[in-house]
Amino acid sequence: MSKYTTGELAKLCGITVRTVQYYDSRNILVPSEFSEGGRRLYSEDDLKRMKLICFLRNLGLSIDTIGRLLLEEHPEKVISMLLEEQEKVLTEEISERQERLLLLNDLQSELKNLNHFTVESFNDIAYIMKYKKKLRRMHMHLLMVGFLMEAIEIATLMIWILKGVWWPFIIGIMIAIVLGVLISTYYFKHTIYLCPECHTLFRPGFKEAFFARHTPKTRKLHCTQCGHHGFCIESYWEEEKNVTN
Amino acid sequence: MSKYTTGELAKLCGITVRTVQYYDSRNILVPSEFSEGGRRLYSEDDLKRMKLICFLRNLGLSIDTIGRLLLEEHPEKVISMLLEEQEKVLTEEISERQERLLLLNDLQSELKNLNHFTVESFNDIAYIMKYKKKLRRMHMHLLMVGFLMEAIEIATLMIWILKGVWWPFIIGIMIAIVLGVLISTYYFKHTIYLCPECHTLFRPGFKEAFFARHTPKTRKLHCTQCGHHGFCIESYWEEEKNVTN
DNA sequence: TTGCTCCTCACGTCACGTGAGGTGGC
DNA sequence: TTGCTCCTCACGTCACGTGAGGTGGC
Repeated sequence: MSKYTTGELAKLCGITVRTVQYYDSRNILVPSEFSEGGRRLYSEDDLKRMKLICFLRNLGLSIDTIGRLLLEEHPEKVISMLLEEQEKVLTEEISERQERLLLLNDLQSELKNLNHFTVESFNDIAYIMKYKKKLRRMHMHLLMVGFLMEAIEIATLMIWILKGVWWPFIIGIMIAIVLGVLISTYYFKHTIYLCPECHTLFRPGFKEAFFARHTPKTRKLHCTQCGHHGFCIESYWEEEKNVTN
Repeated sequence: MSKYTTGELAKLCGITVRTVQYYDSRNILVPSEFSEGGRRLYSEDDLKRMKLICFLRNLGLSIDTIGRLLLEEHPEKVISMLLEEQEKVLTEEISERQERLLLLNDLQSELKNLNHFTVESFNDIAYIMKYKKKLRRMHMHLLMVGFLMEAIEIATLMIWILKGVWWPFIIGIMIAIVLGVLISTYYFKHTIYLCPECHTLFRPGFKEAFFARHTPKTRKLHCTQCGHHGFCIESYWEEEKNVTN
């Protein structure tokens, strides 16, 4: 029966000598024999056990858990439970990291929208990202109301053309105007802009914002803080909250 | 200008008092003022900075990294690189955990195949799982050869029926027999079985294995170790390797 | 005798948690 | 004066890594 030294056992299991020593000190795998000089000697059974330990460690189980499992009289009674627990831990760790990854990718794309930034602009970016979903939802509302207005216009226009009845079209236009005013008010009450120059959040006047040139994500405005005139990034604003948040 | 105590700052950022103190000791966020009694007082700017720190920490960045980033003269020059690095780290951590999860699920299904087990049977399961892919590949080879034999049979049979030429069918059968012998030899050279009674790996005689009843994953054999007769789990065996591995 | 391996301390890692024992501030 | 909050040590976590200084075994 061959005996293995610490180094040999480590090499056969793909771990370090220190790890073997550590498992001894933690009573996870105590060598079955010692040499006269006090060196650890491991048997064939010890090797098997170490391979098992490494296998269980590969599942992500803690060495405490492994130690307790190997001490059990009936390991089959606890292993299934342990595996289920570990399954939960792993899925949670995965989804946690996936969330971080999403946040990180969001941040990366936001960074590209800014010409330049200082440490302070991080806060603005964090703010923008925090309200990204709400902003998107509001944009969806705008689109839906827009479609509704279009539908009313087209329907009443068809009635005029096909049936010669003109008054539904006029009423339709009036409804559209009312809807337009309401949705614009709603829109400008819930938007705020980030100046790419001084990196502060500001709210423009209704008139300026209404007639300003814009893209899906920005609007050309005068910053109320630094006076800069250019395309500013749009974000969501909750009325009861303070701008500094 | 309002000042925040340690506890107030902690509550506003959703962290513990201890964490605030720790960030002070690590020079990540030093309070801008102290009370006469030596208590930390944080300004509005400190609050912003702490929120930023929490945001960056949510991305999984280490506090050392955050500290260095906030000290940078031009953080915009390093942030993209840091984010890319962190992206790699996160994807690696995710795939590592997904591998563990696969291994874990494999183990769970293997455990269900065993009537009962001891600590030793873990090693056998680990062995089975280690060679699962190779076993599956070998089964694929068997299937492919099987289909080839079928194709030859059907094609030559068609020739016989439709054209009245009988000798290709006879040659086909002979080829099929040769292929059958070759593939069977290959198969039994590379399989090993796990006894569900004594949990050892053994190789049966060719004759017994050839005529034994079997399912896709097991075969009814006499264990060469304990003499038990029953369905044994099939696994892959590499000739140059030792059974004890 | 010379390398090589192994031995035992003992400190370091990372981001705090958890007391202990004392004090500030309303 | 009484709670409550905050203060500073200082040790613990987890699975080892990394020397230091010494020794076994071929």
